[in-house]
Amino acid sequence: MRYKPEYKQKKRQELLTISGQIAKKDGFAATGVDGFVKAAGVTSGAFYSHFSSKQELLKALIEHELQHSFDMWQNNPHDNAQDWIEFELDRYLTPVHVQHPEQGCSLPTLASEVARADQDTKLIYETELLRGHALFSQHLGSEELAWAIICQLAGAILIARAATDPHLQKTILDANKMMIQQYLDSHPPVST
Amino acid sequence: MRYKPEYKQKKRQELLTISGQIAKKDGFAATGVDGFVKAAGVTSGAFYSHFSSKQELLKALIEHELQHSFDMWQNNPHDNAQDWIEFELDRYLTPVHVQHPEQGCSLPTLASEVARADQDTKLIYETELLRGHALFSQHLGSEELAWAIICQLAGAILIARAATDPHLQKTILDANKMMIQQYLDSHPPVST
DNA sequence: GTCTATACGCGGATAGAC
DNA sequence: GTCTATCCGCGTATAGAC
Repeated sequence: MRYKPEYKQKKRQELLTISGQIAKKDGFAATGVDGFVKAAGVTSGAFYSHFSSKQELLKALIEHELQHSFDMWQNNPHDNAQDWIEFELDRYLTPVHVQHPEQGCSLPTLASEVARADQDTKLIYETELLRGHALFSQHLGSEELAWAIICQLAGAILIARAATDPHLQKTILDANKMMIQQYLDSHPPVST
Repeated sequence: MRYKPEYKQKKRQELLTISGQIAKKDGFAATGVDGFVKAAGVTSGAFYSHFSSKQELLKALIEHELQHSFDMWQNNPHDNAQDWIEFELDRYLTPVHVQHPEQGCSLPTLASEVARADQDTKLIYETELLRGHALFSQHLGSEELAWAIICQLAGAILIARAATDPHLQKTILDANKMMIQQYLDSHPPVST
């Protein structure tokens, strides 16, 4: 055997990571299999030994990306509810996040592609999204507020990215941050 | 001349309307020119007499779609700020809107495509978005709040659409609506 | 397990008839 | 102004060598 047993698994992770960046930047549907594999330094033959189709890559991609987001949220160092959410707002609603989709959250970029995908893909998205929601709920003490903030964060990046003017992008980010902060000031969260 | 002078203009409007529905449902990049023109009952030859490229269609589409949204917001019958926004929330955050992207707002579906398009397209998006924002600002008495609510509305539809479970979709919509209403209760808008 | 080569259809866009 | 026919490149996916 010319390849070590763990090589394939390692290459799969590499494919997922790099494909994720490209899909978030250029769009999953708009990128060909060749675009994904060339960036990972392999060929289409290798691709189909990892994934039975391009569709299967999307499923794996969504799972991988959302798990990564979950890990980031979980690594938030703050315990206090106010500090916890403030940290997430500062991390998410930044010009860097607007300008570098390939390094950012998959929700603003890939949710619309998942919305057009098959049931299987949506189910994986749903499962991982619910894990993230549970984490937000736990810290915010409210399931409703958790959904609202998740949607607002993704929406802010989505809307800001389609604009060209960096000042306008910043205005949009700051407005969203301010609204959430004002809400939390008058409806203080009680983490559970 | 075998065609009446106003025929071309009428056909252009028809192309814009039908292409808009398809782009919102299946994605602009994912749909071929043939897909657009067949739905409008013409051929690719006719298409290129209206638009010099597929890119040009996207620009016209964004303008057309956002102008349509603007018209809807302007036709909101309420004067009072609270009633005005309540009407918009009820109209936007519905399961029907989640399940029928082809009839809905273009922001949740097309903003990610605009984000990947050229400067020209983004500028048109920006111009029309600012008109909508001005209208929201006028009614809400706050430019920041206007941005926050626009982003939250689009984000809620975006996130809900990628889920499969209709109950979960409804939960997400209701949570966003509730959060906005609670915000407005403690920070009453003063329309200008 | 991954490579090269290739099958085959659909992508955007153009030419010329009417 | 629109149609039919067509060019050509890129799309997904597969076959067979190594």
